[in-house]
Amino acid sequence: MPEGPSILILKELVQQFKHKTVAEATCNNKSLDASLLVDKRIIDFKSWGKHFLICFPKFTVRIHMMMFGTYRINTHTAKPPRLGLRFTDDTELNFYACQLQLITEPLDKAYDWQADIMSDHWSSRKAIKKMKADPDLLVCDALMDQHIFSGVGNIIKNEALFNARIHPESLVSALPPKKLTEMINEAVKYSFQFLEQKQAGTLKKNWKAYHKKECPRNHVPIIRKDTGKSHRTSFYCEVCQKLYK
DNA sequence: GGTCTTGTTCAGGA
DNA sequence: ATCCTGAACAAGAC
Repeated sequence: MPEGPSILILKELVQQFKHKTVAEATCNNKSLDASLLVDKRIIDFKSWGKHFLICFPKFTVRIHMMMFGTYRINTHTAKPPRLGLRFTDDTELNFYACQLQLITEPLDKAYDWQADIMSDHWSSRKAIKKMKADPDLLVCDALMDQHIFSGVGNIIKNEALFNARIHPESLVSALPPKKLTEMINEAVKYSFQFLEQKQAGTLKKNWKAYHKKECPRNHVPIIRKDTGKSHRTSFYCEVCQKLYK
């Protein structure tokens, strides 16, 4: 479910609930007092990277799908939802296996919109500035850092690095400026391709490195390795993805 | 049926 | 204090 583009799809699908009033709310753990939502009206849905935000007049409910989160619209599963919302017209919206958090401060204070890679407010310049603050930063960790590239997950990381021909263990500080810009541009570009391909049901078949056996450019084996401080798996071609160090 | 994983936080040890 | 590791959580795909 996660990665930024999937949250944009969710946001699109729930537009039907905008301006509706919650008639009944349940939460199957202690992370949120669901009674706070009853009789409250949803004024908007927003997102920040992988965060999905349900905005009420005086607070926002933050939903993070983590690895396995799911949702059901106007239906439900056998298990009680982490967050279940029923509206006054008997429609329903249910979230499972997700992390909930109540945000009471203004959203502009809680979020740096310029860090959201798929937002209109995205700023490459600011991302570069953040990356330059750490001279030992590897590109694989930089792309996975939600404060720098909010919305990027392991799939986007691997595909963007493949497209930019950059080895995941390259040092950000060793990349020529044009190459760093190229990496960022590929991350943004692939994020929007991810969105289109996911909607078309063609996401997996378009992967060039992620979970692939061989490089589509030269047919040498794709390397699979635990990389960086984040210890997330990278998939890359040793031949066409250059290691900058 | 076992393994893997589109993610993050936190406790505890070095 | 700081860095690092493993645990915890949770569920569908293969």
